[in-house]
Amino acid sequence: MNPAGQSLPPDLEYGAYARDRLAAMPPPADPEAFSLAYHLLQLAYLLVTDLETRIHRPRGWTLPGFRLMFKLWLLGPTQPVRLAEISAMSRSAVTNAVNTLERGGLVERLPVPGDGRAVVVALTEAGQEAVRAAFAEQALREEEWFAPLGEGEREYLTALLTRILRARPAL
Amino acid sequence: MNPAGQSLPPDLEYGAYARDRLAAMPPPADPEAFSLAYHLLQLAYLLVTDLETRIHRPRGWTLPGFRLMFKLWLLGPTQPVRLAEISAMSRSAVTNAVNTLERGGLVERLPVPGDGRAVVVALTEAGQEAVRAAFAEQALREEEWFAPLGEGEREYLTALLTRILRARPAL
DNA sequence: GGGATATTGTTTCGGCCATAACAATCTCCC
DNA sequence: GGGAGATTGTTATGGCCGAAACAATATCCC
Repeated sequence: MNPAGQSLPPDLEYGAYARDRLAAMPPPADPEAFSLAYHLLQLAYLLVTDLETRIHRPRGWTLPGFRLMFKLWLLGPTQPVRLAEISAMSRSAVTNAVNTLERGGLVERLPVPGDGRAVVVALTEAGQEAVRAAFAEQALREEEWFAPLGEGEREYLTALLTRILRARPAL
Repeated sequence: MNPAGQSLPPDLEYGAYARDRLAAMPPPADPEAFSLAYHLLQLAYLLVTDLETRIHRPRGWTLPGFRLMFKLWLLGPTQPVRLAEISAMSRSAVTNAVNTLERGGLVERLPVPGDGRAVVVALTEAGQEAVRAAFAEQALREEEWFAPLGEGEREYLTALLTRILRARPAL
């Protein structure tokens, strides 16, 4: 039990304790920035883990694989370099993810006529069906996660996150 | 350039496009929930990558390693099972992380007198110095990330994230 | 045209993480 | 006491990810 008499999960209990400890330290310790970063990363981690274990792993796939296929579903056949740039991740990570999906028959690599270096990644028929099936489940689960917030609160939360992302520090 | 005349990073450009596409789909497609989940995960990923590459990798460490050492710094010698529970991660992940840190001489495993199964993980002298040095840098970098928000906005953002975490779905 | 430079995708390597299976140890309860 | 069951930590195995190095190809520019 915490001072308010409510029992907290261990991660939030620790978060509150760490914040209190930091509040007693001199700068540059910043309890507010720590608490924000901690809860942001913890929520992202729990959400990723939950979607992965509840929805994608039982079907034999992964969340990163689904996210890549979802992009292909919206964008159509796309070059790995473009996927890497959209996802802000490395080209080698895209190569690896595409390899895994290709082994499962969900995507295929197609040559690009005008450029001997390039390929495009495209969903197969099986991949399209896979995205459709997982998409509906994931949307419902995301709604469950965010249900504790009212509609206006969800929109404001998104706006705050977006503002940070737009002003992201360089490098 | 997006319709407002502002140039957006590719990941936000995609996020806005995906949201528009979902808005034209029938339920259970939920453009609001998608947008919230997308921006949350994207921000967490960029923040993690930034802290890792700017602060911890140049010192020869990793962000997960630092986070574990930071917990030991606040909590003192702690059992792996407790670390796993606080971090909401698996015991094997803790074992692996402790192995890496132990190879670097940053932590050590100590036996627990009353229990032949258990060990506690403790910071070495080098580990304590490592945490102190990286902690100051990380606090400053986190402030840079969150600077686009005013103090009240940062606190409200933390409160919204905490509310979701407290009400997290079961399983 | 042709060489210097840039881009694209891949490979290798190492760290992170989960799941499942396992050995050692402890606890409960008759 | 002693055996069933729980707990603790570890070890595979496999996917994800970045950094660096590499080969193939394209582009720039004289």
